[in-house]
Amino acid sequence: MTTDELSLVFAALADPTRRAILERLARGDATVNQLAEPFAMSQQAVSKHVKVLEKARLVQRTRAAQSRPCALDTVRLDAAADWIAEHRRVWADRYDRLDEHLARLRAGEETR
Amino acid sequence: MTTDELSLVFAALADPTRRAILERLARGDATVNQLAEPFAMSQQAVSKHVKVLEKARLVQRTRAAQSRPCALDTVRLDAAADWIAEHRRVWADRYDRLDEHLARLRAGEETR
DNA sequence: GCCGTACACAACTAATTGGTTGTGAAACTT
DNA sequence: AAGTTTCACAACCAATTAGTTGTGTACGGC
Repeated sequence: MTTDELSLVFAALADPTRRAILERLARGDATVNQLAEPFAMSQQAVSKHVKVLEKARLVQRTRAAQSRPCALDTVRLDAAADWIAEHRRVWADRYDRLDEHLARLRAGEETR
Repeated sequence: MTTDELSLVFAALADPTRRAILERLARGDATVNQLAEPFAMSQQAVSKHVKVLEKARLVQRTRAAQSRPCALDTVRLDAAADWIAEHRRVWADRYDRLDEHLARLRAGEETR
């Protein structure tokens, strides 16, 4: 995944309405109107949010008669979690090395 | 962590410059000027990015003479990863249930 | 063929974001 | 005491975002 794509994913996740939409979709596919129902917001506004999620490839849409149901796509969600985990790991390594260093220092003191 | 705090974290992660800053900090603490060095951007612009990261509580700052070194704070990073993992889990459960359902259907067909 | 449902496009507005330059303050160096 | 380094505040600007209303279109039911 490119840097830009990752930015799109995090930006999409940065809005409470969009996260609520994803939570709803995690429980099952839904149409835009179904998604809009719980929000004090126009159908068009929700449609825009869905489009943001679509561009970030967090949701996929299909055709079913006049409705276009939304479905969660977790591939990018995993990639975002991976980015965090990866950099979390580097950070952890750094402190592991610090621990080793301190351990070596302590060992040195003991044999002095 | 509140919804607003989570939004701040994801919004902070949505910028490539800020992610690069976090990557740099994962390898060790740094001052604003050190962070600014690789970027074609003013020191003030980087200072603003750091402030965004600070508000999201992804970095902590300390005092050391006239410099104010930045350090990574991974607590919120973990929380963000947890949010993704949690909703990833709900989605996975849904498909596990679907699998079970399909398995039951298949079993029914076999005994018919 | 006409009506309702489900949705999206366009135009507008207000607020936010990401950058700039200019400046000033705090703390160390000499 | 004067100069340097490190950093942040303020004012400004352009672009983007998050919402609105109004309108149009595609599809299925009657």
